[in-house]
Amino acid sequence: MNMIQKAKDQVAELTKRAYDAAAAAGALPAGVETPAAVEIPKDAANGDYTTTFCLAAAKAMRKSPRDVAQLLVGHMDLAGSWFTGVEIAGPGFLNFRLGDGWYADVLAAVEAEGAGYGRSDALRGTKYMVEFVSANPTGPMHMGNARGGVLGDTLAGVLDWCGATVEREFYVNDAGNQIEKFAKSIDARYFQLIQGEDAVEFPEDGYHGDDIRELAQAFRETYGDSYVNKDEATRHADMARFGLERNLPKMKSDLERYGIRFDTWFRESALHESGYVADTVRELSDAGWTYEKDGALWLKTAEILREGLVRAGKKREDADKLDLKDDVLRRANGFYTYFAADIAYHRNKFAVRGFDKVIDVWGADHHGHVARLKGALDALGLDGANRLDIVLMQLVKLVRDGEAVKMSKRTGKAISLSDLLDEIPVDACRWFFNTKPDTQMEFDLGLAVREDSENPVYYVQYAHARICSLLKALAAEGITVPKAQSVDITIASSEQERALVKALSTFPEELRMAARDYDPSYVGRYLVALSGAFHRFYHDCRIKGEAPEVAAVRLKLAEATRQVLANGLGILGVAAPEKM
RNA sequence: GCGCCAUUAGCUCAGCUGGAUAGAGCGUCUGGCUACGGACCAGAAGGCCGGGGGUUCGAAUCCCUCAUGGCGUACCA
Repeated sequence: MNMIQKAKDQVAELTKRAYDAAAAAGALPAGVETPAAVEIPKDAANGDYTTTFCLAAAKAMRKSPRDVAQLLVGHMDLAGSWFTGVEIAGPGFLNFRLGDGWYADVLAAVEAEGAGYGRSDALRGTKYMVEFVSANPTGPMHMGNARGGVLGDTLAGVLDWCGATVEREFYVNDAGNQIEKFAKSIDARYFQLIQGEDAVEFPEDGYHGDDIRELAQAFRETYGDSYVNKDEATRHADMARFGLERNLPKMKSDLERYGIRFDTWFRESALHESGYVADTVRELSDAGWTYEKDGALWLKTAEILREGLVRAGKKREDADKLDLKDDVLRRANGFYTYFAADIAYHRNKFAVRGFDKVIDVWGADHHGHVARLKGALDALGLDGANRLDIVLMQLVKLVRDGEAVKMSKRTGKAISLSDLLDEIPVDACRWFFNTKPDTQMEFDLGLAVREDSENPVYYVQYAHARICSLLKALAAEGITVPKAQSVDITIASSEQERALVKALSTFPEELRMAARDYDPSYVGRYLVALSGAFHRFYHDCRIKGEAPEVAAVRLKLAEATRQVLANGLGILGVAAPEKM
């Protein structure tokens, strides 16, 4: 249960009723429709909940905010609510104070929902796809994939907790130009193995990494020198297939080690082979959105985007001023572009597989493609503007000992995901990358390795482990966690105890906001805050040796905290250890 | 040139879509268990919220403008 939303609703309702009563009594003018905005003050001294209604509505009522507040308090009836007090503060805030019943209800909710506490129905009935990582299968995954992996996986988890049906998908780019480069690179290394390094020139734009040499070596071990006499097309096709068959399982296992498992590995080649790309382009042509020029087939991207902007309310003359370009769908050589395949791919997500919402996690270097892809889907009548959301993630700048490390796959010097996991524990890694997507981040390898007890992830895990050992120690004495019903919350009246219950109460709300903003970093920040509240509580409020009823309610608090920490860490894919 | 994203404490970042004295962690300094785990807790110092305009009861938050940085602007993917 989302206790925050309910409490806010109550405050708004109480305020509304007080206003209606005051208006009915003639004390305030009737008919003012200002909604009562409810907030949680930063400082608990300003109440547990507050509304700015009086500030916002004062003008329409032709009274000072404080006078309005005075009248509302006079007509306020708190009976039946969680609140036991209301007071006027500052320029005209109405500050509400929660009673013991609310605190008891929070503990009861955590107990009743247990491992599911935090879940909601907010997105029930909506079918989501989160597509992420989708790294080129031509080489190892890099730091950007490490970040994108955490963001996508955690975001999918957050949506799931909010009640959505969620599928995780990896788009395998096993077609097109880069696969051709991949094949050429293996081919060149293969011939170098047989005829010597100097006898064969390596393609300028090929992949220079050692992984390509290893693939060529493996290919030779499997097929010997027999491919020397085969034609180029056969060699390339077979080598690309061979390379992918070895790379993809490796990617899969690296990702699993990272705690990520995809529901679907969707192959781009399937879209080409089935004719779906051609069919999609034909759809666009039939609708009049394409034209031929210089032997290529173009999409009228500029026109589509202008129309979209005008529909969204932009002035026609301003839209006309924008510097927009059309895009090629089918090249003069007859091959479809990546863009054409991408349109087909996203059409498939909506039209064939029936997702209501699709979220793509992309590197920020692809931001230029967002508008045109959405526009193309709009042109297909699939409402890309509203159903496709792109989460842009700023690239990770990799640094080692203060010096920038290049991430290019082609230099062969990039730090791969598996290298990273060799150096840094998965928990720390997943925690570290769970940041707001649109901030640029610097990853200092030297620093990350040194991060042990200073890392916030250990602060959170420590809180969990601490509670586990406490429970164990008490269990050894025959003391078990009591039922929420049987503890007396009024005893737990210290600032630390109240703050801890409040922290427990906000978990569902944090998840709701994370889903709303597509920003799973809420979860990590929340867990740090909850852990802090627990450590402060634990430091000041002893359990062992206290009077039985005091120990009981505190023990209940500790156990509820453990549950919520475990739930949150689970969403992040970080372990909740019983001891460290 | 045009476009997207950023700019908050020495460093890494929050700031609940406009609210009360701008908050955490790290780092620095000072304290705290004969105690259920000291991987913890308490306190201090540290800020023209990049600059300048505007909108209103009220702006770190919204609008305009400038500056700085990152990234785009392919018949590449």
